[in-house]
Amino acid sequence: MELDKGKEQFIECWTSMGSSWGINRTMAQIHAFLMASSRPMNTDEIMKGLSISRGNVNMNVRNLMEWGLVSKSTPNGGRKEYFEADKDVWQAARKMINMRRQTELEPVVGVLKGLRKVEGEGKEAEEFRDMMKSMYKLANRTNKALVRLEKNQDSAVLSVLSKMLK
Amino acid sequence: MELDKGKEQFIECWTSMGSSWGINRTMAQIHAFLMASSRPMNTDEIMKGLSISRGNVNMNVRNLMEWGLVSKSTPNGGRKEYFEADKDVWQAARKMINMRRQTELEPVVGVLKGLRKVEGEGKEAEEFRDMMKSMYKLANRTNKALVRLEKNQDSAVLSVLSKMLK
DNA sequence: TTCAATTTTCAGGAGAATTTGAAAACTCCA
DNA sequence: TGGAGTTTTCAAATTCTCCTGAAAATTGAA
Repeated sequence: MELDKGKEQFIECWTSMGSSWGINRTMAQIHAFLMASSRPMNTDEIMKGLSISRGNVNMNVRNLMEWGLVSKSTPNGGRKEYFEADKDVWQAARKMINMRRQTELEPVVGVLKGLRKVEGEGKEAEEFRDMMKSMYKLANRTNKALVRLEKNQDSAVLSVLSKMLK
Repeated sequence: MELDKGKEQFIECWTSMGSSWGINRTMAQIHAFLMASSRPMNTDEIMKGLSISRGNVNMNVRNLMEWGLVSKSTPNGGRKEYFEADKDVWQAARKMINMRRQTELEPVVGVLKGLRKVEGEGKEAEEFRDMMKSMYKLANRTNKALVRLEKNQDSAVLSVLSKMLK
């Protein structure tokens, strides 16, 4: 397969994965596009490359910067902004994991923590509390494991992990 | 907090988490509803409990069964079907992880594997191949780790994991 | 076989999320 | 300061996904 076809396939693949994980379609597209580019790209190049509007590029590129996956620069002292993806895949994965851990897992842990203590006497209440306890335990452990993962700079951590889980 | 309020909050929490992870809103709702119920529920009870239509219940309950998270029974020899969630939280988590690993991660691993070998000579092609190589490595390792996770019956695996990632 | 209870299907509707494009705002240089 | 180049905003349009509800199919009992 040729390079251009390869890039196209990569973008498509990354995009479809992103959308099934609740990540905005265009955001995934732009991220893949920048990951696959060998140099920083400006807004017009992204618009042309992916056939999307200026407003759309602007909004999603800003999101990607918030996630820390993309950075902006203005070479030649000009005003034109160029965008570049962090090419360290492991680093990028860690950022995505951490972003979602914070916004989505952590609040759940908090809610479950409270729900373990719900009032009531009978078998039904007892069972509910038990369920909340085991959910809390799982969510909390997962959260902690992901925090550790985030702090760890070494990508070898995954191979360690897979050895442990034999 | 009282039991009923607690169940409500749990359903809401589970639902919102589900939807940010690309899981159908109603599917998450029904799953939470059944997790929080102390006995199997029939279609009418689910409809009433969550204020959703019959068709919607039917479709999503079948999905949940496909995922292996919910099972059906017909007590009293009648035709009426009752649905019940698997109450083992760890088991349920493993099923969800595995389902998505198969349908979403595995195909990506395959694509990346091929893209490592994209044709072309210059620096650009070289860089692209390198990127695909490291992505493949990460995706493949993650996939393998998740397979091991799925095979492991013991929920203690997460505490092991968190000790490892110190 | 017939009938009533129940489940399943699916076309159309509703609502949510995304995208566009043009106007407004901003910024730097001459 | 004026103006061209560039970014940002946002209301409206579009697209997508999900849900409804009634009709059709299925099932078990009599």
